[in-house]
Amino acid sequence: MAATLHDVSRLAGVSIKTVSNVINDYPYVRDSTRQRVLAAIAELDYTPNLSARSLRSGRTNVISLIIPELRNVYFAELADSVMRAASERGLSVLIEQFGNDRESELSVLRNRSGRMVDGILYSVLGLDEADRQAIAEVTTPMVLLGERIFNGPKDHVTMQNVEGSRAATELLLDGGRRRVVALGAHPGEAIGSAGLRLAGYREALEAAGADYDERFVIPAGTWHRADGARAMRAFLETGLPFDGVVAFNDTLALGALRVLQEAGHRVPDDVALVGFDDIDETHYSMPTLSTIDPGRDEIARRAVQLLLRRIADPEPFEPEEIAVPFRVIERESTPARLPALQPEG
Amino acid sequence: MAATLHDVSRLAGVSIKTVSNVINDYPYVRDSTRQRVLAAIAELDYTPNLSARSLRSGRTNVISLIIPELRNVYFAELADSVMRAASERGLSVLIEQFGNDRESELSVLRNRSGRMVDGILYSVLGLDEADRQAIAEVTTPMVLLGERIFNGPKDHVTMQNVEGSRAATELLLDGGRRRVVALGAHPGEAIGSAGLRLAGYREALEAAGADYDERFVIPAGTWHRADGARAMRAFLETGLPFDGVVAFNDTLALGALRVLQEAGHRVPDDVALVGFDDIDETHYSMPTLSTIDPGRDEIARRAVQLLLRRIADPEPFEPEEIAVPFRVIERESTPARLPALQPEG
DNA sequence: ATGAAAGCGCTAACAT
DNA sequence: ATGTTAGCGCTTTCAT
Repeated sequence: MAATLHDVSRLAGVSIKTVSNVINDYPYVRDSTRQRVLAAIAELDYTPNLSARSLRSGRTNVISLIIPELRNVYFAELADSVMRAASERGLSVLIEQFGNDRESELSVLRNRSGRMVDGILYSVLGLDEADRQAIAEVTTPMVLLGERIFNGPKDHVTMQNVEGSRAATELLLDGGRRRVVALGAHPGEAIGSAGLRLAGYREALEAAGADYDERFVIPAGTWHRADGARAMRAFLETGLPFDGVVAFNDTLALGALRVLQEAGHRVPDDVALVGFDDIDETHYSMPTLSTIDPGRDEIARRAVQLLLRRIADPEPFEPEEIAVPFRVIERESTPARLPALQPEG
Repeated sequence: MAATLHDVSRLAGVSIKTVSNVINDYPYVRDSTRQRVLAAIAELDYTPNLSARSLRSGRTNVISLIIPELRNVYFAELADSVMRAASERGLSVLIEQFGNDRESELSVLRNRSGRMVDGILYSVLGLDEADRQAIAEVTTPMVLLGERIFNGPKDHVTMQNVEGSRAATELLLDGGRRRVVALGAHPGEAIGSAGLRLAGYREALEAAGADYDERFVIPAGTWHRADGARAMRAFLETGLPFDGVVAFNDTLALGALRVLQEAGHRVPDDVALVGFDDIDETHYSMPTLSTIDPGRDEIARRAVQLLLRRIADPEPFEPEEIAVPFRVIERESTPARLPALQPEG
């Protein structure tokens, strides 16, 4: 049986209040008393019962991170960033995966609200406007990650999906490419990453005076490597000529890279390729992959900070909307740009 | 303020015991009463306070998974497997990362023992015989993952490191390779994955009558992609002729692959390459990577099962040692083996 | 500087 | 089939 405050106080010959004071670094404890208490704690190998502490204080110092799945490298790296940011603030992280279907996403959202956590970081995947209600109803403090939900009912830390994707597309257009394939679209979707990144792609085309052609937009329901390979193969079968590929994330891009090379297309000579996310692997693929660094660490840091404020602040305040800066990372899969080569120049 | 059992019981006009009975699916509740209680629960949007429940019952239904880092794809996939296995048994998973140094590994191990969890799954990385005491002292039910610690003081579910690595090496030797580089050694280490996989490599060489040459064993402290690239480059600089590479994990292999190709070595024609872990990416590299599937899902399933037994069983029982089966996965980075081509044949 | 005592919300004996 | 009650171990007034 584990030792309790009472055991310690008995052994040290003080009241439990004094032991509690020592544990919680209450300053007004005589030094000799403190020593006696510490000795008793060490002897009994006492550790506070966190369930009791939580019950009493109403705080658990645990937050949950709700993501689609850890197998997806992007989310593993996000989880890593979140755990580091959380750990700096003394928080532990309970990860919940919901897979890739909307049903379980909703059910995780509903069930976990009461889950012994102080707050929730939730990386929205499949929900949209229609589910705003479900999101608004969550009473546990919650911060949304990674997507943009307009006028969202909750705090929200996002990457710049549209701007990043536009910059990625411009990387190809500025290099003189004109027939650029977009990989990973979700037809009909407006406010998820797929919709936003498609919007950025279109913006870039328009700004460059290039035509938007639906045949160059290839859907991919999920964004695994295999989906990228499949989507690329599907496009190749159309026989349409092309000279660039914007993939909506890095794993799609890496799956496509494989298929391009098998089919004899040289990257970047014949086809320039750019991804999105800047996962570790993009440094080591052959060729290395140009991509967009969405600012994951910054997203994690800001999200944890915002969540803590939301947990601590009894006064409700207006939901905040934070978009962190992104960076364009040029590597071997896109040819070097000439500094001043603008389409209209 | 969140509703409590008392609020519900008052609204439903029953005692809190009855409400508790309904929540815990106690069968002997009149149906009309149950309906009344359920209605009250719905109206008040009641969810049980899990801290109180834990305090009372002594169970949290949370286990922690202690791993080096999620950024490492192997551990992300392991975490995914563990979370699925845990979720099937009604458990949530609190992940703790300790990075790559022995100090923080020990400190996580010590501190988290009291962390409001029913049990711990701990993927040992840097500890060895000298730390057996620290491991034995953990009082929370704990199951070790992934390494072999002989006569371990705790339950242990492991992959077959020696046998798997031997099989990987034999894949090259059977293909006629004789000058096989080993990548990722930890000099002096005996009981970690690096030591065990090196032992498997040596066993295979001996069995095939090939010489063991220390110059062909390249150390790599951590096993990231960059380390594989660095180690491969270091070996290439020796100028020694070689025709095969056994990497002690897949990311090392993929980093090495990149360097080999840059240096003009064709894989598998000039150099055959095999990894270990069967991470998702090995299906999509160019060429695809032959590897060892260590049986992650099975490891996770058995570990959770064993941990639950350890948590439930008041009688201490002998620590179990479980080694799950592995599979050799032949892909493009090793040439097809001729069925009966044995070295002595 | 330290002690006494109440109570957080729940489960599980024990009653009836 | 349902009600009463005693804690689980801690923090937190309120005393002294």
